Amino acid sequence: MRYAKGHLDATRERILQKAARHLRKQGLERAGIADLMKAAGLTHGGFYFHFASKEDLVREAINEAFDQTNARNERRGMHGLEAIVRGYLTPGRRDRPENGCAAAALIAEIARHPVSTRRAFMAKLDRLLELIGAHVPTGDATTRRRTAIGIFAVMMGALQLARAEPNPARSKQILESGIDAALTLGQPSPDARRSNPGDSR
Amino acid sequence: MRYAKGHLDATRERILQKAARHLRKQGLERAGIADLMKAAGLTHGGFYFHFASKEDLVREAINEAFDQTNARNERRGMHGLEAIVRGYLTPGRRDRPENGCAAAALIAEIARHPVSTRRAFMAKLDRLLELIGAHVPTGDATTRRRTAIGIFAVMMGALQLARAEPNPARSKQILESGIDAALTLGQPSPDARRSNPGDSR
DNA sequence: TGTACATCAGTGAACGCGCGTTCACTGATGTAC
DNA sequence: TGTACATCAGTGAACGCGCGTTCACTGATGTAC
Repeated sequence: MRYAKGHLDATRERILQKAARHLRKQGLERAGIADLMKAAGLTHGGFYFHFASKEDLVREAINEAFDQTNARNERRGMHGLEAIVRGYLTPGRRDRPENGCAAAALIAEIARHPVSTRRAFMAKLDRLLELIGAHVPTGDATTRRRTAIGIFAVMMGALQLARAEPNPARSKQILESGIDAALTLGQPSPDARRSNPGDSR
Repeated sequence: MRYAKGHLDATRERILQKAARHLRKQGLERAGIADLMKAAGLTHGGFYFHFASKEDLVREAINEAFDQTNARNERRGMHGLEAIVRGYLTPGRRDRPENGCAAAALIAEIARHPVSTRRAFMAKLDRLLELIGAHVPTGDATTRRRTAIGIFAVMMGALQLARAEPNPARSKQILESGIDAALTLGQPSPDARRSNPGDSR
């Protein structure tokens, strides 16, 4: 065969790495296949040698994007809820979505994609919720998951708001408010803080 | 003139009304001008008689979308933080984004639009934050705004997560967790709950 | 009251463009002899 | 060791399609006389 063994896999991996960044930056719709392939140093025609369709790539690139940020966090020794929250809501993460959370960048678009893509996305997100839940001090597994959802929702929502806000001072205020809110939710329940799971219908 | 006085304005208003719904449902990119005009009972050519560009329509339709949901809330007598939060995170709002919050549907896309559009968007969002802030029981204006940002971030984030989650039980759990978290943040600070505004840098 | 004309919101064909996808082809390499 | 051939990852022209935008035209009405 023409190329060294493992060349095919290596190329596919390179496309995924670049696509994972490109898709977060441009959005799923705006990011074109020709651009993605160019970023990987190839021409658009070869794309279908590696993926069945754009949807197929999207599904895989989402996994890759989550893995990239996880690896990044591990490398930086992000342990403990406060480190995770503060590391998530930084000006750097706000200004460079291509490095940041795939959910914050893509969730609204994902919701309009086929169920198979949404399932792949949610499977990865669940792992992130487990990670956050492991740092929630009180409650059984279900309560901790519910708290983790609340914490992640603030983090993601605040990051998106900070990205849309053109005023730098206000954008910074949003990041800080998000940090405060996430850490408040992560505190041990002061009294019996809304721990009645059935009250919201 | 051919048409009765006020016809022009009425048509423009009709296009905006339909566009405000269409854009939230499909996203800014996916929603095409031909579709929008068809929904208003017209053909695509007439579009530029009413708007300078698609970007121009987007800017105006965002305002319209916020106004629609505000009017809807007033009509239903949504007063008090709990009513707002519970009314925001319902299965109905999750399943019909065309009726729901423009921010939850469009914020990630908005962040990639020109500053003029982002400013128009944020101006409307600020009004919503003021409304939420008015229901926060404690703190000065700045603290209440920061709390309001946290509350809205959870609401928006949880709604987006619930939309992306294909599993109905889990989606419902996300809505409920969002409600709990938002109401927790809206409670009077139990002790001196993270009220040191300088701590997050 | 009746006719000619001006108005202008709306029509629909056409524009260039970029998209996702297909496919005949290329050309450097490994293999066969 | 040297030559002919098979392999197959990658190329780039071409496909149909829908997009945002333009523009010559339409035709029902209000106005002028």
